[in-house]
Amino acid sequence: MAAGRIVSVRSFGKAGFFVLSDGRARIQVYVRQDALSERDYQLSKLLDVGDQIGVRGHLFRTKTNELSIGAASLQFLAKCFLPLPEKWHGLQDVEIRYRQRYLDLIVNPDVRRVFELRTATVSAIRDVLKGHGFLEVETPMMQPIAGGALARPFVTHHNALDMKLYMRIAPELYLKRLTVGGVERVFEINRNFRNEGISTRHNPEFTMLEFYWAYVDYQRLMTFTEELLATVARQVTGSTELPYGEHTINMAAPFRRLSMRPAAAEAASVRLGASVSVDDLRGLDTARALAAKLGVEVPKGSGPGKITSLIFESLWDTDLIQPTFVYDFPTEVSPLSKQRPDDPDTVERFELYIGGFEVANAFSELNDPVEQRRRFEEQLAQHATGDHEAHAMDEDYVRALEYGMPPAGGEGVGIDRLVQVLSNSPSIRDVILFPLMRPRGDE
RNA sequence: GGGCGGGUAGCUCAGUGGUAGAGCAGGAGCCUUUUAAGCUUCUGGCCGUGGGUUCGAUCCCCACCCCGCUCACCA
Repeated sequence: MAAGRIVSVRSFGKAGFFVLSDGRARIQVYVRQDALSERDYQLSKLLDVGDQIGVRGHLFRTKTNELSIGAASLQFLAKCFLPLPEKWHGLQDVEIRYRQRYLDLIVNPDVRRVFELRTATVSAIRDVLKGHGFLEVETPMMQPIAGGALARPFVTHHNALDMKLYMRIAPELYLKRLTVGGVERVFEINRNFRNEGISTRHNPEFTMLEFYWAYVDYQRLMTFTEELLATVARQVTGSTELPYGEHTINMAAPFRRLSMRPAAAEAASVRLGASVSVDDLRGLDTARALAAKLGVEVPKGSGPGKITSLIFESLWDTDLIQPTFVYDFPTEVSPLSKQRPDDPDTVERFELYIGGFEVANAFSELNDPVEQRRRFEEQLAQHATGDHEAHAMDEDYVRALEYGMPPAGGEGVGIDRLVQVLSNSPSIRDVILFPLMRPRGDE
């Protein structure tokens, strides 16, 4: 007994073959007049590609050794009224593939595999985290203050309370409140929403893993991240060698490590053919001059830290194909990270790049309420100069820190982007079942 | 938002300033082990939308819509 959709028909007068798909596997069905009732035989002649049928019969191999069901009876289940895309070229038009994903799934078997891989990835991550004693939680998606990241939020309104609400841009501040509450290992895998551009690496809603781990710092997170990603890659793809476009990405530990300021200075030296020092990046005037020479646009009000990060991204970003930790960020661009004890202008933070884009962001969490308040105030000042992405003040979060938050390392991992790397998908839309599209007139 | 490319049959794609083409899909016919089955035959189109140039526009020009890539913003 089998049931599924007819994806191919080859018929010869009084006999024929159907290929039946259950969405994952395919099997051939052999029908012949003398093996079926007259009614089922007449039915078989009316069937089209796309119809859903059930088949009863015995398994056998044809003379070409194709495993087949010799049909003894047929059951008609559903009609496909609209013609399916062509069998050989499949469905190529990406607009239809994304807007009508069901067609994409019917016609292009690899699509199903990508989404199975996505689910396997999330399961593997959960297994690793649970194995380390992390508690999975859910925190608010709708927040009165959109905190935990620097991004523009979606705004909505609650009628009964007559209040402005934001779709969250990150769960960070809620998860850290939980560490204050004694949940020393905690994580969430869920959607974030950011009201920003759409590209091959950005969808307005995307899935993020965030985890917080009390009593470890960012160094420990680096080794843990190596272990996590290598394990996930092995479990999901069977290997730590991943084809990605023209490259082969090696997900085995250890990953490359680049300290941001020296790496930016070095690349700038090469680019300009003149010696650039880390100190040039630390001074406002020298950093500005350097950005100008490199053709890097600097928004008004940017300090040397912001300029350094912009210079780094313009010089390195897309070259970081192999997994690379970029670490030790300027404090100015990291309002929630803990400073290095030996250098208050630098925080214990890293971003992990794979395939030329950022996949993870992590730091030793700032748990000093006085310093946190000062950072928020600094952000408010930047907001006043027109930076829409500056972080808002969150009084309750500061109050939570005043109760004493254990030192902790925290990390966010972009699940969609990680799945892009694992599944060799050039666009984030290839790993999101229903990516956001502008509605058309008929929808 | 800027730049570049694209939009022709249900799907994959050709093509031309003068009545619009192929393959697959669909209809009819033949065929009882095929696997992109085969053969015969038929059907199928506001050539993205709206203006303009022209005797005539699917083609040339302008605007707009949608998609992709890319830059900017960001993860």
